[in-house]
This record gives sequence, C-alpha cells and structure tokens, in this order.
Amino acid sequence: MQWIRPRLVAEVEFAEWTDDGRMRQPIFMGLRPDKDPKACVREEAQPAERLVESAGTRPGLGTTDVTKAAKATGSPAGSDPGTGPVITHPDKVLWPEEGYTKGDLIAYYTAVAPFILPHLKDRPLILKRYPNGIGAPPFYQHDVKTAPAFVKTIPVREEDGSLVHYALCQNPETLIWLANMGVIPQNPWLSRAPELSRPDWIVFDLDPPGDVAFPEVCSLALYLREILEGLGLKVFAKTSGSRGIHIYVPLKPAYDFTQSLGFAQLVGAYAVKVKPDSFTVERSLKARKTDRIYLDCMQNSEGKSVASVYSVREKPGATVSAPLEWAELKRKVRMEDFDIRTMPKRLEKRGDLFAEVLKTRNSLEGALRKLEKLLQPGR
DNA sequence: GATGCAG
DNA sequence: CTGCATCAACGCTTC
DNA sequence: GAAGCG
Repeated sequence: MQWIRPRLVAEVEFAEWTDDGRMRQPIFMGLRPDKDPKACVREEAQPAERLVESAGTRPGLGTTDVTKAAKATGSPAGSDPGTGPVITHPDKVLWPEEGYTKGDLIAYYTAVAPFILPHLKDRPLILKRYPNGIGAPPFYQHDVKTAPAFVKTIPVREEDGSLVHYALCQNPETLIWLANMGVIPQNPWLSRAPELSRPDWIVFDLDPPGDVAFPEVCSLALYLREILEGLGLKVFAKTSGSRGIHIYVPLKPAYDFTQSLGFAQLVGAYAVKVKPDSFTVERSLKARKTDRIYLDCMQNSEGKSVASVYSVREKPGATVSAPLEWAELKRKVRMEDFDIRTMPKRLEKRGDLFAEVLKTRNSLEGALRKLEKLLQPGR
C-alpha cells in the first residue's frame, strides 16, 4: 500500500453530451494546486476492468476532482469508478526545446477529447511511453495489468497462447490517464472491438527521406488519391505530425488483415510502377533511394498501429497529426502549422475534418478488379 | 511512470 | 529503506 | 543466427 499526494488535480467539466453519450463540449478548467495537505489520496492499484462496455462508459459529470471525490465517498480514489485520474508531475518538461510540460500535454488532450475519442473508441492501444520526455528512450506497453476503474481493457489471445489486456480509450479520463503515464501519441489498432481481426481502414504512410520537401509529399499524396479514387474508393488525408502524410481508406469490416495488407501492397506496387522515380516500397534503408518517398504499406498488418488523428507527436514543436482537406494539400500547408497550441483553435473553427472517415465504408472487390487489370503486364 | 522484487 | 529491472512484436530484409 | 527496419 502506498500513499500518494497529488500535487495537482485536473479540473475538467464535462457539460454537454451527444445522444449516444459521447462528450460534446469539455471545459478544461486548468490545473489546481492541491491546497489541503491532509487531503492525501490513497491510490490503490486495481486489476484493470476486464469487460468491454459498449454503453455506460460515460464518465462522471461535473468536476473531476480526485480530492473531492475521495472525501465525498470516503473510499480510496483508485477504486471509485466515479473518480477521475490523478495527475502527477504536471510540470515535468517533456519537450525540452519548447519547454512544453506534461500539464500542457494533458491540457491539449482534454481540449481535443470530443474530437479524438470517436476515432479511438473500441481500438486496442499500443502504449508508447515517454516518461522522461522526447529526448529519452521510450518504452512500449501492450499489457495493461493495473489501471483505474475508468480504464476499459480488452483481453486478446496472442499467438503463443498468452493473454494480453489492451487498453481501450473510451472516455476523457482515460485520455488524461494515458497522458499522465507519458503516452504522447495515441497508437490505435486498425480494427475495433469486437471485430478485432477485421480492419476498418487501410493506411498508406507516405514517408519522405530527408531530402524530399513537404510540398512534394503533398503532391504525391494527391497523386495517390487519384489512383485510389480511380479505383472507386473514398479516401482521406492527414499529416503524420512527423514528416509525411497518412492516407486513410475506410473499410467495411469485412476483410481480414491478410486481405487489406495484400490490397495495400498491390496499390504500392502500382504506384511504383507508374511513378518509379517518386515512390519506393523498398523497406531497407540502405537499399532505398534517398530521393524517393517510401510508401509504407506494411503498417496494415495485424496487431500494428498508426498514430491516430489529433495525436501529439514526440517531435520538436509538439506537432500533431492533422486532418487536411484535399484543397489544403494544393496550398502551402506546413507540418509545423499544426501543433499542440494551434490544433484546438483549428478544431473550433473547422470541426472534425476526419469525421467522414468513421462514416465511410469502402468495399475492396471492385477496386481489386480494376487494380489487377491495371497491373497486367504491358499496360 | 509505476510496480515488484532483490539487497 | 534504496536500487534496479521491467514494461512489444511482426514480417521482411541484409549482414 | 543476428540485427536492422518501420
């Protein structure tokens, strides 16, 4: 048993709700010093909640205040489902160059929670944790053995027979808890519970080498869009927040990973066939020509993840993965235009430009027929 | 960043 | 009590 | 067989 005194507690009001119970408008009240030294909270590790709840995951209304909740219920903070996340070391600097702290990260995710949560919902998360900031080595965590009650997890049987409990991010509390654990980007699977072996999107990662400028990446993203739309697919783009562009092909969850990966690789082969001086699918860095954009299709394997839209990246400037309208790819957008400070304003102004991704359900049959025709020798 | 275990 | 290890994994490649 | 790659 251990006693923790939270130095600060998050004050977040969750005021409005959509019909299906998702948060619409969070009001981040900032971080408040814990004034009462006696208001120590006993944080007891709990076995993570094992059930996947489709409904009823709605977090507690009102101010999420650990201290108050603990007092009110008289029970240990971690064991009360109505209790919010405990924030530790909010002043810890995670981006040394900019001086951005863990508190900044938490404030960001709180602000964008209503927009990012629908994209994370029901997707197992691969936690990539940076407890000591982006300049120190991170570590990965798949199995979430202990977590507060508000964190839902889903058991997944691994190939070796072992059981791994993946976290699902179903509510704002979990988002804050993750950020507090040093999780900077959110890395969800490409499939959702309960259909974990059926991806509901394909991602093409256009990853430029050091000597290809961003406008060139944008122009090739537009070209890949032409290819995919020519196959009859509705597709969407976002910045990766690192150097490249991610193109999403939303799917009806009807294919397995072998099929979606196979399709992605065929598209990759076709892109290289048509523009061999621009694209490469060569995975080895050494064998890869340094003036070509790496079209990474291998991310579409089972159990892999791609940094989600609105994820903060572990990069200088605390850039975020930002959805783009196709017209924006033709204009002068820069990766650095979208960061931890500017994204909330853009969301307020433009709304969720990736909302359609969750409503679109492409089929692959027709596209595959067309693609096979295009790939026939002699064409 | 949190845990659990060795010393 | 302090200190230290642990916290993933997949297909494919080249060395 | 090990190590690199994303």
